[in-house]
Amino acid sequence: MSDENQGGLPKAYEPSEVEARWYRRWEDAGCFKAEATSSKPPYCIILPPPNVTGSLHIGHALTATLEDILIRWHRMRGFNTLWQPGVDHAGIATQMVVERELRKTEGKSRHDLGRAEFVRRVWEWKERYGARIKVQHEALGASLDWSRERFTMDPGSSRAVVEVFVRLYEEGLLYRANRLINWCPDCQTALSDLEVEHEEREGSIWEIRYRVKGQDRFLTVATTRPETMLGDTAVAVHPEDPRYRELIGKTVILPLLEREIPVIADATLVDPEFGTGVVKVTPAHDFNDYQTGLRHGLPMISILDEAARTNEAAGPYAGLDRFKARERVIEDLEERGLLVSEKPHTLSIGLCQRSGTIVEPRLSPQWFVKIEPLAKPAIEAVEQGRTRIVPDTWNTTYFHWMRNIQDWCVSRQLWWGHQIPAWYCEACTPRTRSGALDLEKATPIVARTRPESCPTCKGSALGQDPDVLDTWFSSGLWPFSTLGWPEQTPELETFYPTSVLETGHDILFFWVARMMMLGIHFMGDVPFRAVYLHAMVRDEKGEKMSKVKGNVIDPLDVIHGTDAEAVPRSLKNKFPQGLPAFGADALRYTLAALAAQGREIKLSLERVNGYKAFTNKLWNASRFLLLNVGDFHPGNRPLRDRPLTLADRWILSRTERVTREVHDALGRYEFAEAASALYQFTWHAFCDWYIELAKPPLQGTDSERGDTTRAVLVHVLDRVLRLLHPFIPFITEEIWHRLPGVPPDAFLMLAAYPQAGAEDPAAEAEMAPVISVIEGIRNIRGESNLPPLQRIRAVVQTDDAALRAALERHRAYVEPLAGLSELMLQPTGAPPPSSASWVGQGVSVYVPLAGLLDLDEERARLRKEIARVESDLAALRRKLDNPSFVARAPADVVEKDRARVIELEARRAKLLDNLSRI
RNA sequence: GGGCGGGUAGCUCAGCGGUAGAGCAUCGCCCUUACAAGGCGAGGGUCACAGGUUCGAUCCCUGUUCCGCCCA
Repeated sequence: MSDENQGGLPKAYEPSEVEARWYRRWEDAGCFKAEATSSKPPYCIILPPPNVTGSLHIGHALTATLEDILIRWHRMRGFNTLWQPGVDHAGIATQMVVERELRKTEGKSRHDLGRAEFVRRVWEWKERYGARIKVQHEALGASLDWSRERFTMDPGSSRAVVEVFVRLYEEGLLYRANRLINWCPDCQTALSDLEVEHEEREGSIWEIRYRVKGQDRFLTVATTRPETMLGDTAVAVHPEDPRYRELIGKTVILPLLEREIPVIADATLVDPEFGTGVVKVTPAHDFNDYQTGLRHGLPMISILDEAARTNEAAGPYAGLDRFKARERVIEDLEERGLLVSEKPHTLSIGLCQRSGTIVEPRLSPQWFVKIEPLAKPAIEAVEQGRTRIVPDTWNTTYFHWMRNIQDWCVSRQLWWGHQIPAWYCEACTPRTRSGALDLEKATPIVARTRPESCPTCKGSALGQDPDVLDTWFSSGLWPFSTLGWPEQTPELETFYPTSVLETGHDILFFWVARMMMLGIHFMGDVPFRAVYLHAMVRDEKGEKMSKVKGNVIDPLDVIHGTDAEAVPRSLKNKFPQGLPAFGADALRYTLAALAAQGREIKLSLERVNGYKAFTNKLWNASRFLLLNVGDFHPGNRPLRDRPLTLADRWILSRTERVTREVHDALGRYEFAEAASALYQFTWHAFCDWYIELAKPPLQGTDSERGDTTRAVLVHVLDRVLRLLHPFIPFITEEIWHRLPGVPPDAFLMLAAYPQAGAEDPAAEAEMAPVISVIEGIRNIRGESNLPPLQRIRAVVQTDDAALRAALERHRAYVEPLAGLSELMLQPTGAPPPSSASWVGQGVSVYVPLAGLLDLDEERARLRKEIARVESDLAALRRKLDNPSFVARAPADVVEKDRARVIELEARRAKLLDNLSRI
């Protein structure tokens, strides 16, 4: 057996080799597959469908990791587990990507191709790149049931979309209306309120004079968008404002266009304290003005077209870009002496989430979902706890949004998406001047399939509504459309409501709220029992990852490593040679460990590297163990029938404890806590202590003792591997198969998850002073810079006879772990001459260092320790001297403090004694 | 303008009424046949600031301040 290959395992863990092997084997064996019907309890998570055009980023990796932990945990606990994969067609995003590509490679626009051909190209694109997401999930070890993979535009989803659209229409919850909506002039489509991002920007505010008709008086209005004055249909003042009261009902002349518009009184729109107290009203270009227009029955004049260029309503200013029009309007106003001032002003502007273009309010016919009747039951479901949001701080946000919700604009003027199942009669529908169907005035025929004829005129020439639906409309149906709805499938029966919806808090409104509303409405029950919202992943400086900043980290790069060129710009300094292959397990453990319930996660690769070290530690501990277990097979003999030592009992007790901690933590979605408990146990209990304590019996001559140790080692490692499997599936599966007695066709991922058994407090209590004395001796060794290999003598003094007896019993633990040639146990008395000392609870440890002891250093060390003890004592005494503390604090707290004072006093006395004897 | 988070060791973050924790980084001694991606030891914190509640506050309340996010 070569040095490199002891125990049949290479010396260092190589994740890439191991990870590549297991995913395929799991999938081929059908380990990921859910049963449509089963006697086992169901557990189901619907994976938030990533955008089909995209590639997974670290946020997706976090989603996949946390969900896979929950899924694997439940699968191992015997649940019929479904983790439903799928991808989203991502309307605007995908269309934009393909359009950009088309422009780059062929120099064409989508209009050059025509709708049918363009859509065909998008499907082609989807086929080409859609598979990338699966590859990335495989690399992460995500145990998704790929046999059920879905797409938001596959026939099943499309059927669900049409069904929901038609039913909502029939129920009066979906309607078409000509309304002011958010419009992106770049994407040339309507947007929902949520797709508009608000940003503060430095701009200007202009004051403009409007002349009162038939008088020599002017009204001065303030505006941040002077070009919209071309569409003004009124000027408003506050009804109570004495400055303007007599002008209400009069008429002013709109400058430049010389249109006559009324002066109206409106208490909602006008704040008399702000600016001049006079506001221009442009109902077709501002949301507040739109409401005002409705209240007063004002005409609504659109002056911009779909590309935000001025139209014929702008008169002499027609045909200009909106910003050019602004310049021209200002110039002309100035020339006519109607511009009073221009001042710098900070304003909040709306930007298109996708293109970043300034959004333009636009009057246009769109489809809306009447949201209030849907929102109400969704609010109640959370209030009643039928769906629980974790962490519950998000309840407030959810309620606040749901209670102030506006109707949802669901139509988009795109080509890629679910085309709206509504048709217009070519014969009945009025025409515009250009001869096209006037969709503003059209009466839609909503149907599941293309109608044969117009119900009004019986004509058969019908055109389908060209618009498509908001992408979130189809993803809002995801929890039931993926399970087969509108068919009544066994899957729907088994898995709806799903168990938990896990996603980032950024899509609470976009997605979670809509699934809640639509799920309750169409299924009669909530779509999921719990919602777990994870934090946003940032780079190590806390900045959002973006392509522009060059700080995007691709999970695959972390897993597989990169060459020098592929390192993200922000990491070039730290990894000039390229990223090392950290492995999926290390990445997963990092993400789980960072998934505390805050709002952001700053990912640093140093942290990933730390968990890579952890996987290596586990690997090497297993290597040691397997080497020493050799041909031994624990057989069926239960551990409790073997002669267990204190160390055995101690590690078994700790094993039960960590098992319980992991269960409790995962049950509360506290991934970080579970990961930390397992890390501490594996490394600092099992490896640092038990394996070290196991070495003598393994190498000794007592074969019964040796075999018991082997049996305990195998038991604990088996337990650790099972407990760790949901977090780090690859390495645990690999090691597990090398344990004695594991059948070659078994899988750890399908093995039973451990249940916590009884802990052994007596063993832990007996072990504590043994560990403490070893640490005391090591402390002296470290402080005195004694090399680990140098055997030393130690004297341990204690007046506690039971403790002395215990240390005597376990001298075989103390001697090797503290590197002793001899351990002497004595009652408290004079310390050996020229000794370094350490004082613990009820024990003193001395290491004679004749000729080696630096007396000054030792004195300084003792004085420092004494000072520390005295400061603790002083604080405790102050507390106990306070009569109200003694009277009012719980008795056990007071008792604990009193005991501690006694203990500290003893320690102080011993330290002083030791100091005086040097 | 409204709402929600956060400010704890050099860095990244736990803890959230009863003696301040982890990982990484730092310092010292060690290539001890599982692991130098390691072992052993050590140092390092008026828990943003100011009040209040309490026997006791990093933790609860109020205010201030800085940072971040969401909504209008």
